[in-house]
Amino acid sequence: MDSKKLYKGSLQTIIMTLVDKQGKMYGYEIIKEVEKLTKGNLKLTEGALYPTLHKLEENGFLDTNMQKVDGRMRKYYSLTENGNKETASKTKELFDFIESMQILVNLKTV
Amino acid sequence: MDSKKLYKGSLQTIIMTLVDKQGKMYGYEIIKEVEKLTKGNLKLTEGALYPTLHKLEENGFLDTNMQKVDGRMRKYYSLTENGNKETASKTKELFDFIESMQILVNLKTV
DNA sequence: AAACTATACCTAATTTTCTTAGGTATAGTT
DNA sequence: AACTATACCTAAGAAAATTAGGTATAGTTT
Repeated sequence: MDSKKLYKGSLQTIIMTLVDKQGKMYGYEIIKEVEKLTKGNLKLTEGALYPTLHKLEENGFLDTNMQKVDGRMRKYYSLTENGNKETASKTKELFDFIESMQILVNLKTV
Repeated sequence: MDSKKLYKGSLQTIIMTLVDKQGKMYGYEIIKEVEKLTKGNLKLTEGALYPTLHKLEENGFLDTNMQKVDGRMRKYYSLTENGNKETASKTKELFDFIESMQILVNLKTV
């Protein structure tokens, strides 16, 4: 049915690793980039993305910078120092989760 | 902080693939087996597990069978025919999710 | 010119899925 | 007698999505 399913809890990790790779990104760009990179497998919704970006900023992991481009405003996000640490931590957590899941579904033998 | 984090949405997949592999399992056994297989990385909570088992039964994916063993009742769950289909579907969904995440965190180049 | 599409931001109500924190009961160990 | 392990359960609350809106600019299509 819903093959575009996003495992809850993965959104913050997606955002932070992408911003880490690209240096700075704005919301709309993140949505398009995820869709492109995953060939449409993952589609972020704006209703999930924007509140999560605000939360990450509120928590001190992201900084913002407004810029007008082609007559439209863009809100660029970049990682703070704490954001860098958090990204490393979340990436590690994701690796462990993936490894665990692969063991459980018998893809990986211990 | 919480390295035992379980991505929301993954619990049904864990349950169904384990029951699929073992033929039949009871709740307490599932909790212990996940902890053992993942070396403590994933720890299911009873408050999440039991309601999910009930939901899977209600949805027609699991059948139950009560048995008394060593003076205590066990409620064994096994997959129904629809449960088999659903397990295949959920496993596929998990693979796609894992692949997408590996692309996003730059583990895998397209 | 009007309608539509893409870009770009946002929020509020609801739903799903957990965590936390209890509860009951039997069997075996300290 | 108290504790631990086994084995089931539920209810309140929190977290993190989905769904369904809203605003506005720029460019394209009818």
